[in-house]
Amino acid sequence: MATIYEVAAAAGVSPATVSRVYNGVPVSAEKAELVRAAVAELRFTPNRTARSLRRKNAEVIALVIPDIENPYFTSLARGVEDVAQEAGYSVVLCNTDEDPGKEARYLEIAVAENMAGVILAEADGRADLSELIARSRPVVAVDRSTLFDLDSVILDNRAAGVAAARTLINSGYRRLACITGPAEIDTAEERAEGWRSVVSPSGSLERPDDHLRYSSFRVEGGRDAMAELLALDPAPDAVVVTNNLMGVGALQVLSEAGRVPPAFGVAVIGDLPFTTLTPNATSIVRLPARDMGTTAARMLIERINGDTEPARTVILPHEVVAAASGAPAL
Amino acid sequence: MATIYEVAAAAGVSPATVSRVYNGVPVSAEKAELVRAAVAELRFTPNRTARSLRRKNAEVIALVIPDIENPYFTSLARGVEDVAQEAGYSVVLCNTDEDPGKEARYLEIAVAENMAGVILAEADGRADLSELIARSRPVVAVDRSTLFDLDSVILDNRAAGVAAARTLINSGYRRLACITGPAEIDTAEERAEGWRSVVSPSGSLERPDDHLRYSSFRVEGGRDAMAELLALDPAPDAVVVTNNLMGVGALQVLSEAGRVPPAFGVAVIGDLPFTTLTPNATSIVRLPARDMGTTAARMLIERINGDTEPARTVILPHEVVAAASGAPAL
DNA sequence: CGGCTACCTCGTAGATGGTCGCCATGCTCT
DNA sequence: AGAGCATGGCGACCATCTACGAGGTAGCCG
Repeated sequence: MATIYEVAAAAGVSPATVSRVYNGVPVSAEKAELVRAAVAELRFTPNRTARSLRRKNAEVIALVIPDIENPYFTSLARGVEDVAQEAGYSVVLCNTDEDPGKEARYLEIAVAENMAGVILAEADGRADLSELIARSRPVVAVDRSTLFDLDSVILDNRAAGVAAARTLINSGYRRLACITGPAEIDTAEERAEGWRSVVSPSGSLERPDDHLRYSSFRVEGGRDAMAELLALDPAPDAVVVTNNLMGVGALQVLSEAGRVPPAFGVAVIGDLPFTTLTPNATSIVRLPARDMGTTAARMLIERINGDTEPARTVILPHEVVAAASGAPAL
Repeated sequence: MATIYEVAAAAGVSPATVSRVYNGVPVSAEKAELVRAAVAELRFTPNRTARSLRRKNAEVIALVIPDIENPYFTSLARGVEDVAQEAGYSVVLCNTDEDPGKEARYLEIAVAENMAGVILAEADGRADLSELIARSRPVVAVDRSTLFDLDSVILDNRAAGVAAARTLINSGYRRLACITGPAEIDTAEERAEGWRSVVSPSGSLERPDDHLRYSSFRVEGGRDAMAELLALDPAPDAVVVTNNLMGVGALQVLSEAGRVPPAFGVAVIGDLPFTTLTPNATSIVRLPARDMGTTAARMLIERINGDTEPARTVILPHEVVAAASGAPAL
């Protein structure tokens, strides 16, 4: 690749002038034109590595998420990518697999590469962001909040849990179980707490937590938990599932057991990806995954551009899509 | 962040020695220990930007895919990420949305950032890779082949089309339609060609191409095409769908029309993501998405490490999962 | 109308943080 | 004692940005 020196020589100006043309520093129209011509001739593109080194700031943002195979995070990533690309940033995708070790390694790389900022959906709620903060690299938390005082884009998880449980109650189900994610993950706990708050006062279950299962946020997790719940006595007649993939697993098991909705009530928090079931018998609490991505990316870019307001928290709304049909008559 | 100079000063050695410790160049145990102590003390991490500038080689690979929301590419990305991470590379995710303009921009960035290599699932089969090749940046084509002579990891698309059609014939269906992607995309054309080769000689359809629909590789595309096919006269009794998302769309429309498999035969090329249908009435030609990612990443890393063998093409096998039940009696 | 100041443009040169080629030193082995 | 090797320091180099200052022009004031 041609360098800025070659362009300068070809245009008969100094390298500094070429640089100025690229950085919006005033240059006489005449010289700017010379530079543009030379750039076109030599097919010059500035070397981003050298630029980052000098500027101490790469035009790259890191997106750190726990599971790239979950369509929820995939939509979120899509949102981030759209906004970032628009603003001239590239996105480095960091899949942590819910592993704090991998997460820490990626955060270190973000520092070592002088990345402009980080959008983080934390694995375990204990990430050490002090290095990033010490170098004033902006970080925006998304989906899950952190120990640090950061801009965050989150959901009202408790309310989502309440909404999911309520829609089942409204459909006439009475003994609601719940399948949620690992207890260490706040979102899992909060959504379950929403379910509990609906189920407890109604008194339809004596000890609600007997009908609560913690599992992994994956299809297998939903399957395992659902199988256990079906074996209970007294058996539940409906279930709140706090994550999309678990929801798929639960529906698979129910279907194998011949108890598809509405025979068994199901409310899932998070969109069921690519459903082929059409008579919509399961209730969905839709989460604005893509919006979360675009919002987080926009906030991050504002910070990168020097915004120093105190940390903001944006809570995006969910949307309840109730099942078309209710519980079978008792 | 501390620099290599500060570490050198703290350890009482030269910066070059510190560098050597990081690069596996022999250093006396004594000095190495001094360096390690200073590194720990100052919490030093080498600046990757500076390193890339000097080395003309960033420890980053670009993964350029047309649709990050398609679970097929998501699995592929996962495979790439796993191998890359293992080898110390980060992955920059570039979502082109099947847009050659976006793709070109990303490839330019890969050059400008001195990325170590590119894994490319091309949007339109006309990408200009000459700049990358001129700088001997390795490129591996994945899923789709390119105009250039590159390492590729692909599928036998024609065979997949044949397999999908055969499984329907074996189940007793006779009038097989086909839904495929945009005609410009080779994979779409090749898979349809497989279907055509099965359908034509059997003569069950007079003009097979009347039952062929080109559409977009998305859920909507599958829906639109399926709706059209259902309206045909004579109507098909089964359909080969050449992509997972289109398969979902087709199944949705069939389900709305009350013609779920096996009432209407469906064979899909590509795994149906997160199905909740259990009695598996649709045939699937499973594609090794993740393996494609790991294979491509491994090939790329070999090239980065200086392998100069002639370009290789790896064709990964698909796997046919036939539907459990056949066509209804005629 | 002349001179001083202010401003605008542009070039020079140093800085950015590592890496690596070259060379000097000192030790070992023959 | 001489050859050869292991070790480590010096300084050039990577490609760009930017502080500083030089030079020129214009405007204002006396």
